[in-house]
Amino acid sequence: MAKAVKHRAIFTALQTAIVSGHHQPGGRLPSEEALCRRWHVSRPTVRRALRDLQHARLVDIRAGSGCYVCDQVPTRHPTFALLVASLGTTEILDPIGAEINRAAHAAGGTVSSAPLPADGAAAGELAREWARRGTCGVIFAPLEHAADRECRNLELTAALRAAGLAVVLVDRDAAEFPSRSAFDVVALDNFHAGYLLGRHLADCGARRVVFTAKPEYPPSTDLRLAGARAGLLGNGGRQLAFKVGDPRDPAFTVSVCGVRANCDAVICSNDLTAAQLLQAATNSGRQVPRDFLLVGFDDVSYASLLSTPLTTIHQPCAAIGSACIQTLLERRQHPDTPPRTILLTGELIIRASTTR
Amino acid sequence: MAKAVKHRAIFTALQTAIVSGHHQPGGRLPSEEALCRRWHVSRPTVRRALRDLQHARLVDIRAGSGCYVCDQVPTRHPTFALLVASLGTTEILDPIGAEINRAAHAAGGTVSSAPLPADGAAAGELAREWARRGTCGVIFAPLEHAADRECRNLELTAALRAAGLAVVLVDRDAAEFPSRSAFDVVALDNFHAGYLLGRHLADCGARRVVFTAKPEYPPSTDLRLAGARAGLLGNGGRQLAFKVGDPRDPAFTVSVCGVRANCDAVICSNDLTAAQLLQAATNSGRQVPRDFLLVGFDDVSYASLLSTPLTTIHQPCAAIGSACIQTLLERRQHPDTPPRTILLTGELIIRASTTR
DNA sequence: ATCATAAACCTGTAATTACAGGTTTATGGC
DNA sequence: GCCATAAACCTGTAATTACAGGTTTATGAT
Repeated sequence: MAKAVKHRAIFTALQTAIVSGHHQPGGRLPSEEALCRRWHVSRPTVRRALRDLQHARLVDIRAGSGCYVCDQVPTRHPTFALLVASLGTTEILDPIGAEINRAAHAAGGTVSSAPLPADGAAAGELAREWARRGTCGVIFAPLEHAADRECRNLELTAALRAAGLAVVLVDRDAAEFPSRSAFDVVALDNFHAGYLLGRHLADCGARRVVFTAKPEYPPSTDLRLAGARAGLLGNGGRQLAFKVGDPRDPAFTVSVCGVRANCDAVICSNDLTAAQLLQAATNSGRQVPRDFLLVGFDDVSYASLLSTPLTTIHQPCAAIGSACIQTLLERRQHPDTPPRTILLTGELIIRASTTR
Repeated sequence: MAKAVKHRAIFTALQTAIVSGHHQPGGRLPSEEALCRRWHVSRPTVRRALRDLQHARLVDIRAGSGCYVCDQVPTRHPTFALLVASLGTTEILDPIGAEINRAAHAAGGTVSSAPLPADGAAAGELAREWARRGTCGVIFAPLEHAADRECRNLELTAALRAAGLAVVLVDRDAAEFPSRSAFDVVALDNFHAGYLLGRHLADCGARRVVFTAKPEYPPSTDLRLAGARAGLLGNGGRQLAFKVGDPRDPAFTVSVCGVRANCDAVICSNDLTAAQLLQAATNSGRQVPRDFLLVGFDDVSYASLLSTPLTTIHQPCAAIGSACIQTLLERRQHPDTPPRTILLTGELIIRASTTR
């Protein structure tokens, strides 16, 4: 227990009464004299407590009128909401989510998570619930790998915005490139990452390279592809083909890296695709890196544990997490500045899949 | 003059004495009783002023010891330094600089500018001078169009960092792509801008397109090129050639858009290049948009005033300016988080040069 | 010279009193 | 019913007094 200091006791009591919602926002506190009687103290003592509350931006003291609770109570421990659409399918969002958690705690806050709302009505419900509980804002990883993803993503972000919540998108935009949603996006610099892989393959002597992605690939893949193209063709590579298909389909795998494909190296749009392609190729007698080089993106947990450890781009998860929290807090302060894209630089991790 | 309120007068007097450096950081203020005698007021009055100073984080009151000036005085009017290497050559930096000024004033600060230091020693001198005067940080537009630009840019940023100044780069990175300097970069989303132009030309029916840039083009041109390629080839365009040369050289102009070049449209890496190409083409009897379409980047002041008003990408100068100031203030708070690339979205401005 | 102690000094808390001045509301005239 | 006015109410400023308790420094013993 702290020292029994009267003005401090009054401050604390009023503070908890305010943050607990006992005094509703905009409501008037008892007059100074009333507080004097209630606490059996003198007016300067009450005033001291009230001025401290004012400096803490919890109350607004108006001369002649009274002491009013501030409309927006600055939460001492801000709560952030995390909404990840594709948990499980994009493994990289798990470590990013963990880093968002860590960054939130470093900022003195907490993160509450929620499953993806099924439809617009459920999204509105969830958004209003979060707003009601004084949530600072929402970090949303938009849905990918779904035909109606853009529609659902926009529906969801619209619901969040309608509830007055600040929103930061992580990993990709909610709108399809080249459209741009009205929200900040925090992501890996996909073009740069692609460039690093393209140049690396060119340095390894690759000439005929294939870039593969699964059907309904997200827009970030386009940036990875463009970067890979620039990095490859600008550094001695001759050819980059883009092939869409599922690596679990043998016909597709053969067309990409079969003997007759005459292909030096394969860039997969992410590590999962690369892992599946590696397995399929191994099963059909093709070896990495002997027969072709293989690279992925994201550096997921098992990238180094594959039968041939995978060269890939390490996502700066910690930097992404702290950028999310920081951008969200900033966006709360300045709701009207145009949306920003915040890119973090990935790191090329060279493993056996490109080491002959 | 404000109301003659004693505690406020004492607060103001002490505040100005502190920020002006009359009381040096860490130094002790006169005791409360001494201030009472000096101001002919009672102790509660003096205490009121001191507590307000404490809440303003200007002083630190230690029981039994005294009232000490805080080590780092939070500047009420932060000063930012603006260092633009290539004034005059890249016209777009003038409006961006103006918007940086505006954003700084909106944040209650001021901007001081300086000519580019000639060498490393002069840079170190300037950086130390800024640090001595309590400058918040430096917004630096790295040098472009010079053979030794990367060396000089890195020398300069190293000097700024050595002086302990926060640095934000505007328009482009100091290091050459795909290298990445250790500083935040605020810039147009060049890839996205290129994509918009490429898609627009494809929509206009262009098939064989040339992208031109002057020799020693900056790295942002690579991104514009990659974006244009993605936007063109992904939307019906067939061919994008990249040609480097000076549009004031007739031979180069003819090779780009002469009759025998068989070229649908020309993308210039910026509006100045486009304006010069337009003039050269007109002089040799080629007309825009009749004979070929022409687009640029930046939307400089005269883009709409050319003989054929120019389709281009409007740079979000205001958004870039406010992002610079905000990023600089943030970077001061968190000096150790990894560098970020903050991209703002440009807008396609369609004018006569692509309207048949 | 060193160390423990006490004095001097300084801030922390609190009650009391007094008056100035802004805000709200009730009152009363129209 | 409307409006001006005054009363009631509330906060703003300020002086005075009193004592508690932490910090620094000077003093004096060892």
